[in-house]
Amino acid sequence: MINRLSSDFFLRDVLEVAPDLIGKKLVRQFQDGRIEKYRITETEAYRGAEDLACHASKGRTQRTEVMFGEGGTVYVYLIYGQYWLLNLVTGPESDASAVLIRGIEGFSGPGRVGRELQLDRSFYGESLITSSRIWVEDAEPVAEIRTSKRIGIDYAGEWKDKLWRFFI
DNA sequence: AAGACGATCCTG
DNA sequence: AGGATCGTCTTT
Repeated sequence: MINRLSSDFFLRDVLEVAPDLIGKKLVRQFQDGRIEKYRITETEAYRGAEDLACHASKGRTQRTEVMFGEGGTVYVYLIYGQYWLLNLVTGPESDASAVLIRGIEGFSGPGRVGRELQLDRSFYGESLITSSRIWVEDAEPVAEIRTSKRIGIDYAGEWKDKLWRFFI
């Protein structure tokens, strides 16, 4: 039975969505029609324009635009010239928050996730609600979710110490 | 038009 | 510890 998460799931505070995504199935249909379902094992919350670790804190630009829109879409960006990182936009319009998918079962690290899923710039703004190539399906909740500080954002002042990384 | 740098990963 | 590699944003 198909149980794709609907927009209600994403239209909540990123601090609720990020831990709730742990254990859910990230589904990808590749160009050859092959469908793979990956259990999400690690996420990070980036919470709006005030969060100095969130790209949206740099303002509304062509790059960050999608985060300012309604939740339920994909925000991808290229880092270090090589890795497409996958983020799921959350919250209502103008709440510029998103969840970074840092790990899926068998693939640890956001760069590896993007490589496995064969992401590219064409995924920018893709709807998780209607897309036929990427979406999220419900799954059994995970009993124990661990937290820690977010990775690689030491520049973010007081925001760097928030325990907004969630993992199994 | 040019320069700095990043929510990373791999190699040595 | 350092290099790869390029889009985005800032500064000229």
